[in-house]
Amino acid sequence: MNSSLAVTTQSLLNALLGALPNTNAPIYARLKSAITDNINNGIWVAEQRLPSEAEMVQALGVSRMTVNRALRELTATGVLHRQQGVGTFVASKKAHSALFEVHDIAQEIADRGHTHKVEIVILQEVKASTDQALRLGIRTGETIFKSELIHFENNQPIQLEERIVNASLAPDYSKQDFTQLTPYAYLNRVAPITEGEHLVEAVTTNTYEANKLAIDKHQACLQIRRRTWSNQQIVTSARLLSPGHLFHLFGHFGRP
Amino acid sequence: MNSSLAVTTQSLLNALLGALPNTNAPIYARLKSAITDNINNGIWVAEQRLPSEAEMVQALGVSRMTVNRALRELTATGVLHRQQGVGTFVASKKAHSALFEVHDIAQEIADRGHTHKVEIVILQEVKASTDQALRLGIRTGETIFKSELIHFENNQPIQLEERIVNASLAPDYSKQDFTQLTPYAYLNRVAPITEGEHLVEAVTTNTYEANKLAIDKHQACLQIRRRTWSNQQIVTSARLLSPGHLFHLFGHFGRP
DNA sequence: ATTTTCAACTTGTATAGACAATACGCGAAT
DNA sequence: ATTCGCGTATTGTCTATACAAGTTGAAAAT
Repeated sequence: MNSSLAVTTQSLLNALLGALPNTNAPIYARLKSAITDNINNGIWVAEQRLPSEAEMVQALGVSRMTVNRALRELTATGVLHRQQGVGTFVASKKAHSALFEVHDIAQEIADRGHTHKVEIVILQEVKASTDQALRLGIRTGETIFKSELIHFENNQPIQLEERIVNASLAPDYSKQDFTQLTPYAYLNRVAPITEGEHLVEAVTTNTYEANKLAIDKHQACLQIRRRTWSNQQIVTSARLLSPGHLFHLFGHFGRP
Repeated sequence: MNSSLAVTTQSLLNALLGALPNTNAPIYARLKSAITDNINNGIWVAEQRLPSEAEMVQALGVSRMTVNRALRELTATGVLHRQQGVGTFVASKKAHSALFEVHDIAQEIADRGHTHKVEIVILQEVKASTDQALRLGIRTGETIFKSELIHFENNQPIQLEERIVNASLAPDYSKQDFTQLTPYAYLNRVAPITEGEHLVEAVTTNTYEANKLAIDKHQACLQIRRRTWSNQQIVTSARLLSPGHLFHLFGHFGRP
């Protein structure tokens, strides 16, 4: 055999054995922990090949399915990548994906123990303009709903919500009482959200918006454009505008 | 037995069998697909209990480990939740987690086929103020590095980067040439990022910042405060300021 | 009526073995 | 020299079984 390669493999296995925590956690979990530790500590570097499942089975004295589960789960979370017939490798991250939890604004305010109130400015049925049809993935002239709401936190305006809705997916939209149930919650009930996209920008408002939000015209605002899908169809497209000093997004990643 | 309950369970199993795709994908994958389809189509509703593993094994004629894998993976992605001794339930999403990919700004600009340039305004070693020490999780007066950079895209200023760095984790920070390798990339090499947090806000700039970014003082800016950890220790805390009309965040969720 | 015990059911983990699918290098055939 | 085929190594999936651990409800004991 190739002795230098054998030595390298053996040192990897030794590093693995050394990093195995002594807890009473399940074997597959301890193995995952040992592998991520070795990567985080720089002992195993990006694109380096890990010992094969068979070698780990031999070294650890456990079943192959257990080793396989640990490696499979680390692959699912992007720590490793594997190729059938070739081997398992340390993944080299090109980007860090940060998770931002997007809540219903009413829920978020309630969680802070504050009172939530809604003012309905517009709620009407209209025919889709070319631009609106494009945003909803339908044809120009089809029926849509259009709504404009202002959300208040403790009687202070915190978000201007401008929304168009695909009428074929939520035909009773205009009959709802949005002072009781927010559009987000209602739509998620009649057409469960399966996908979505967000575009976050910093903008300044026009006079109308500044007036509605009771802010100075030069105050920076966080604008979120959100589109949501339900089974491949676009349900709604919303523009959420919030004063920068009252609203922010918090995201995190890691903690494996 | 309770006949009404038995009928319900049977109807769930029938819905499952009906939703099984006819592809040649692995069994566990087809089972996952059938379950998510039933949930997305509203046939199975939030908090509803699924048939037990044993019942699925019986109905599908497959091994329990295969059923278990499908249910376990759907639990990991938040579609289901399970409790040992009780059962498996459709998870009711309280929030949608949107993924925002956070790239190195230089990489992002390069991906767009544009030229990236950096101007170094400040790069010095200082003693941490109380506030700075708090942000880095160290003691006041310990050595830190402080840097201020301006990133240009096609010679237009696009981001002001203000950063403090834990000197004990990156002792050679001030010796680097950041016109070649960005602080983000350098720090990720000497102290691999294991965790991070982001705070996204819309702000207006002061005269100094507006001048550096070559924008009007009333132009809205997107401000990202980012802190990153390497093995439980805070490596760096950065404030990234970008003109709202030039920079945005894009996030998505779904596509299972 | 209350408490205790226990059996049944559920999910969680682990094993040993089997076969399939993919990749790769080496030797044989051309 | 080039191509082809084949064996080997590797990961991917699936099965059957076993035992552990948590929950629940009903029977039994008090």
